[in-house]
Amino acid sequence: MKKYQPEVFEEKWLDWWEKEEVYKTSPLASEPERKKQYVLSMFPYPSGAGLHVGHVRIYTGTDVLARFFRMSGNLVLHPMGWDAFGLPAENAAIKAKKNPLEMVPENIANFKRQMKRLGFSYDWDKEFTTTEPKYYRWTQWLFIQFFKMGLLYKNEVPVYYCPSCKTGLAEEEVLPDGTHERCQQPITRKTLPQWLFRITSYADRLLEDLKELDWPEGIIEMQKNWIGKSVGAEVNFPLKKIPGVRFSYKFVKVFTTRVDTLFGVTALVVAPEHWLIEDIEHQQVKLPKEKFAEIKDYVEKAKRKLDLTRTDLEKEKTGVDTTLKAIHPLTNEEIPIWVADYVIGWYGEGAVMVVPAHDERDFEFARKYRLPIRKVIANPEAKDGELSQALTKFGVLVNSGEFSGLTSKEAIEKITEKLQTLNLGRKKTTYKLRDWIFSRQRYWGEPIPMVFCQNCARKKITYWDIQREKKSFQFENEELSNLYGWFPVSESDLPLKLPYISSYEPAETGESPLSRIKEFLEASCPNCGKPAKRETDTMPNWAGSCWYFLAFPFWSKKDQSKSQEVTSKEAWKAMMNHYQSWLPVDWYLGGAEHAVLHLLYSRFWVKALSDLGLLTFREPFVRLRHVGMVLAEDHRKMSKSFGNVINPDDVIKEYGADALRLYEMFMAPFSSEIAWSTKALQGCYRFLKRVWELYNRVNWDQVAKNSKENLKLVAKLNRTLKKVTEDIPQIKFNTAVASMMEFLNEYEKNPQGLSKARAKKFLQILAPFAPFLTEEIWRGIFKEKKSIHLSQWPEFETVTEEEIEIPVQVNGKFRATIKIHLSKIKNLNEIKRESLKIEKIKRYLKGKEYEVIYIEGKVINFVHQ
RNA sequence: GCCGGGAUGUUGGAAUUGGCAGACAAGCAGGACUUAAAAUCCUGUGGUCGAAUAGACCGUGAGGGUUCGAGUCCCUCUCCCGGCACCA
Repeated sequence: MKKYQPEVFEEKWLDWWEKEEVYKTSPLASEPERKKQYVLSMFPYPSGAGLHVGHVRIYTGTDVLARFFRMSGNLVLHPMGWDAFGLPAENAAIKAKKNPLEMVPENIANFKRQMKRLGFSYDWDKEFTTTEPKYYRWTQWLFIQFFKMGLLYKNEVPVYYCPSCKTGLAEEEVLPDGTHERCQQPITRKTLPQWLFRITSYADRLLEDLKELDWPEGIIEMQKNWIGKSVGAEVNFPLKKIPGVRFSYKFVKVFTTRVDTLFGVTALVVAPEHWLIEDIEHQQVKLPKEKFAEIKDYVEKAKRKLDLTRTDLEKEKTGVDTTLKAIHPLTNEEIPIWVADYVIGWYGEGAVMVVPAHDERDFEFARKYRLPIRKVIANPEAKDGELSQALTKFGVLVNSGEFSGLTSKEAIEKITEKLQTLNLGRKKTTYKLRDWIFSRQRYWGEPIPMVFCQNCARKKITYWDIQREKKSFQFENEELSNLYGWFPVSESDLPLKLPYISSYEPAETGESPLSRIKEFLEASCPNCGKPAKRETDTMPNWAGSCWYFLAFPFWSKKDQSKSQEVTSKEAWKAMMNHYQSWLPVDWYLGGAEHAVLHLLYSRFWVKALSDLGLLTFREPFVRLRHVGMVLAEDHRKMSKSFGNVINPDDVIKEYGADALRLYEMFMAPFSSEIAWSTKALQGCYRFLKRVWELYNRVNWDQVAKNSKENLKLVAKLNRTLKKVTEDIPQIKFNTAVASMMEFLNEYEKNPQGLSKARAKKFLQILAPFAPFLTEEIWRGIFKEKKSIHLSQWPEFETVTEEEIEIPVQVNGKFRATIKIHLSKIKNLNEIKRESLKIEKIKRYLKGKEYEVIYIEGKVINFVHQ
């Protein structure tokens, strides 16, 4: 008999499948009666290291789904592409002293070779890389559409900067101790103009639409928290006038969710970034020398801290009294104003009211600096006298003037109303979500297709002054003035190609290296035609991954006309008219590390595109499922430095691709983190080997003549068919595999027990997991002409078994089972009689009175005192 | 601290969603084959008491509760993993 040697036949089938175009995407329009399934895994960044066994897990998961749906008569879109722009690629290239333009294709080639070898059923005609101009011309075009609708603006934003390397840095290049990871020198911040996306305008819809998604609970929760909606009130505290001083603003605004505690305010705290502090720094407000120095010193220190350091290492609250005062809007009392770095400039109004009696943090702060603590909420649990901790619960107001006696809930409404009539406050909603910085001062990204004209800027001309298009969003004054003279590159000039340059390390000024390329920099103004400068910032890694799932439906390497030759609204609409019915993505599988950013950004783009009339749906991913991480055998992360990395190539060489695939599906529930085990992999290999040997051993001509099948085995087969059919769309791959193993254990005991037709059914359900072995038997032994992967998924026959077993309990404890004919399942007397025939049960019930509880077909329970 | 997920034999895990806990796999032990080893096959394998494949009791992180019946539901607590973190 032939031995199971996967290396002998696996590669052969790869060629056949390619030649026969087994995994080609069917045109959707041709068969409107068939359901579509768009099956997608988060596409990889192709690093030099090649595929990780963790990649194999997720891609096998989508592959099993895709194969299952394909065999079940659905039209399947199952593509793969490469997310190759971004910092990791650039840094890897710097290290290897290569240009990423050369390095990326090498990495892709290796990834692709490994994926093909694993038998993933991608339609490779749909492959693209985010770094090809043919792709990123659309990324740039989308940027321009978003700009035109007013979704982008420019603002000064601090970036991390390494004074020693003279380069701008990404947050991930900064170590937790505030030093640069490459040179270990301390970093600072530098303020540079950046493009920002107005994602906050979509906060409510991003929150609201979470309801319609079939996503893991945890992810939905994390997105909610990230958006962080909170409803409360804005309160204006007028500044106490100082003769001869003009403050930049009349009020210190604070945001609070507990306006009911307003009468308990004993101080205000502003962030070091607050405008009031700037007033002090610019000496608009004269303070005594020592006080000025103290504040300046405190603020300087805070600014130098990273957000990380400021929050992580500063457990003890610190602050400085500015000696300035504000006026309480309702009591007219004077309230001291402090500065403290626990208040963050970008959340709320960058200032808070301190209510020590009813907020834990404020309580701590007040104790340290001996601020008065004033109780304004009565709480039945709290005794009178000095508070030992803050009372944060809702209650009834006391010491609150006309509002005393109201409940917190009523008071929040009444006090807000009162403030509103006084023009000193209003109802307000804030979000944790911030606008999204979309500029990178880096080489390896899509060039931002914008041009700046000094001449037009001087004349205060914006894009909307010269175009009829209306913007959908209102700009604040400063935001608009920052856009004077900025115009998008003409759409017909796209792609704006990233130039090949030999030295692409970040520039000394913190600017992008593109700023040094004269030919790139120089442009003419789309409005007045005078010399202008190109934007030299590039887009972040997210840009390509925010819409790649929209591109797969229309993408074709062979037929380039599908993705159109020009970038224009008409071209986009033409593509979408044809291919949009593939969208949205039906099954999106990926790691939990993308729970927030990638998934939120993609949702945002889709909503904006839908508002622009460029898409007809509002959510990109109908179903999201998690894949758990694969750890090394020692339960640590796989890492070269630990020497515990498993290379898929080695595994395939020794056990074959089928065994690796099967093991990755069997190892644990798909979403669980799991440690690699070569021993357990060998178990899967043995299983496949036994399948091979069984199908080779049986004399199929003989079986065909033998009309008597083993009914028990047939029933077992049908149970297995059912189990696998139901488990796959529930992403319960591990139990699907287990049930097939169970079946094989039975089948081996009686290899003549199934007809050829039934034996083939088992092969078919195994096919998504082990595509090579099953194809080899399907065509080799059963002489089928067409691939097993294009065969029809087997229906299971409902076999109602004649007899069922019912557990018998006494006082809820399992004691025995009885067998009962299915026709008698409703007959309690019969079941009781059968149960009482058992010696053991008789013994337990001897001389006792009892009741009987019978749950039809499930259990009978005798209950006595 | 907050949010989310989890804790089941020696190990990974299963349990029809409230009805026979430990499927399937790994490991281990014993046996067969072999000069021997590997591979393969067979048998056993939660714990305690028992000669027992007789039977009994205990057993799903800990404690309590609901129920005829709890790994599954409720309350309290412990520990582990992931995310966020002075969020007003």
